Amino acid sequence: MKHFTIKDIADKLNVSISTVSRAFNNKYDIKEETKALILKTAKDMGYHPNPIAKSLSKKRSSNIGVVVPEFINEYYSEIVIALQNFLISKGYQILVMQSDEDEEQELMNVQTLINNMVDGLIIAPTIGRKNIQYYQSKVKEGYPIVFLNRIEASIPVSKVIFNNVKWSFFATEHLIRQGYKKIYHLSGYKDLSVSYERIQGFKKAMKKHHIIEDNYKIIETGLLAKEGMEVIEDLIFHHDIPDAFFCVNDMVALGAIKKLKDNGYRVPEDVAFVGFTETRIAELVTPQLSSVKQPTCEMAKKAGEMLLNRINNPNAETETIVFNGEFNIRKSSVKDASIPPI
Amino acid sequence: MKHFTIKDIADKLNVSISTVSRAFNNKYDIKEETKALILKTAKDMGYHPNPIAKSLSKKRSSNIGVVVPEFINEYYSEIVIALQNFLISKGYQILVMQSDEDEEQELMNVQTLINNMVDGLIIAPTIGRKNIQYYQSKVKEGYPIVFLNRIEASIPVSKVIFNNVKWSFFATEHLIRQGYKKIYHLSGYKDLSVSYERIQGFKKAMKKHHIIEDNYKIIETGLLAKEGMEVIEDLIFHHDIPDAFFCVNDMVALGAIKKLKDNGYRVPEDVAFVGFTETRIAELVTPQLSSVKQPTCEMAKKAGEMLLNRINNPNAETETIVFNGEFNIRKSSVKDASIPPI
DNA sequence: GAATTTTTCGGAAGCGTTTTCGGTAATTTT
DNA sequence: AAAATTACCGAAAACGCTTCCGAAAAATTC
Repeated sequence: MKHFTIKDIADKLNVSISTVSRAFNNKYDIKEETKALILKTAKDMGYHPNPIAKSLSKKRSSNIGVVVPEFINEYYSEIVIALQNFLISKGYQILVMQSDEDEEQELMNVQTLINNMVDGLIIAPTIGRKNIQYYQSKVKEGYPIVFLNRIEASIPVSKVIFNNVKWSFFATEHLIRQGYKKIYHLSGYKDLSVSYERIQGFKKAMKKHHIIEDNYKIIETGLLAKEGMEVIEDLIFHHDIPDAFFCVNDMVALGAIKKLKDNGYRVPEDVAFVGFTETRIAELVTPQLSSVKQPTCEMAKKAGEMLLNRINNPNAETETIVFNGEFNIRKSSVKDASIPPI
Repeated sequence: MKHFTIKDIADKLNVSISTVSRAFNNKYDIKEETKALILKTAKDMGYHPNPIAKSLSKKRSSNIGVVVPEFINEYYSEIVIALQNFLISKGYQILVMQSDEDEEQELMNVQTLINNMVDGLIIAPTIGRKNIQYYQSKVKEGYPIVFLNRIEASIPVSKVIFNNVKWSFFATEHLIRQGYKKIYHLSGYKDLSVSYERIQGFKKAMKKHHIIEDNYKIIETGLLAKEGMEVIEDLIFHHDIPDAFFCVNDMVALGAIKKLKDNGYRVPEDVAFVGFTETRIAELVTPQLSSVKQPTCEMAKKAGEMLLNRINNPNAETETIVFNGEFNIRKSSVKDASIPPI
């Protein structure tokens, strides 16, 4: 069983290759019967068009490039799955690459994808000097790009983001209302847009409730459980354990919780916790973890829609869509069930 | 800044395109100086070769197709990351698709990838009637394929698998040695090769220790926490809770544990647990979850190596490599610390 | 029934590479 | 110094498809 080409079909039916091509791209200038005949024999022969040749000729690939920082943390897995489902339904394939939180790697990924003629890019960027410039030049050339979740304000592309300030504020305020006096925020990388925004929300809540700087702290961490653990080790060493932690994500929270438990602290009796970007395990652990849930799939789908819109309509205005989520309050942050949570 | 081609360089330097091509593919029949000159001006112009055109011409793409059932469950995320790291270092890109445990979807994925001229495929298959035939025909044509983790014995390709029987046996025997009398196995889908093998290991341990059929059960489940929870609901309803559970993976275990805790059971005092395919959260939850750890990255890398070997050496013998792991015993399965665990 | 329009199709160029073949020019051999 | 190699390079075909242009055939108009 060899690989057939358009020419094999043409030869077999004594038509030209242009006619065969027309049959597949249902053009108007072909007789219905010949089209049907061609399609049928092609199917019988087991012919599949060669997307590579098609890409070369059409100068577009029907592929969408997706660049995420990682997909070990559930969140981007969900993003990728949702993107894939949506874009396949629209006739696109996605090529996924991960930058590993490294801007140079990200730049290479994007270049590889562009060289492979992806028709557009959806990126959750790890921003740095070099790639800002690169993105700006690509956008100026008219390359369709959408930023998802993380953004860089100076780049004029459509963006899909979560309202981090607002929900971070809610989560923090919840802890304050529960009566926790000393609250620390494990913030993730400070130069990440999502971390920055969550810090803003955190500070806003502190300000509103007139909590003085002695009674809160913002501690930069990574995004992994390990890094939550390391912070706690450090805090224990300095005898500096607050009443509650608000964490940049669930994994950091879980790491921190584990380390505290190992050292005899009880959660939430001694120390309360709130996570963010809720994962499936939030309700599986003990105590169940309060967390802010993001509409991950909807955000991904929206990003896909915006990109396709941009591809089909090159001079559409860029827009920024801000999603809201929900705050799921669970045992890890509830001191007294009689207090209204928010 | 437009997109330059090989021809632009040729024109600029007054050489032919063949010479430029030779410069990039460092062929022998080109003068060192002209080669250097071409490479330099190409770099200055910001030229990138077009991989699509290259693929069409060379009839190979330097892309490897990867098909996994899902990557929401950490395991395949790790696989994908490890494959990507390895294959990129060897000059390949990977195209990842997920079959969602659906054999038809998987077939479509594989066909899409083959049409896109991937040079080879690494598959963790969801086996069914249709795709067995398809794989067999592709293998017969000489298409390079490696099966990873899951396999179908009847298809003559190289395979990388984990020794599920052995480590399932160890895990089960550990529970028996700890003195648990009634042990249930939540097995995953029975027609999955990994589940089948783990069931074999489980039964082997039962047999060795002369545990009669009344005192164990094999219950088919899915692979998600939700499905672990459902099983427990059912068992509680029938007042049929054993002393210990051995689960097909950590998520099923965590789901089951949660449901039991919700119903007042203590883990491990009332019911003990062992998971499989250890995830990062195994040591973050309370109680920490005993689990069998697989050398995921090594397995992925090996699969990559075998595939490249097969690509570069078409008539190499197929081989099957069986990996071993480690059994990490934690609180969730330890009744009495004085008993030797295994 | 001739003129015009419409339908349908083939030829050929083009997409950006690689690669074969052949031909100079330079070098080595005698 | 003529002959034989060797080093280097250009022309052109090929990869499998799309698309433009023009032409033949069919249908329509007058």
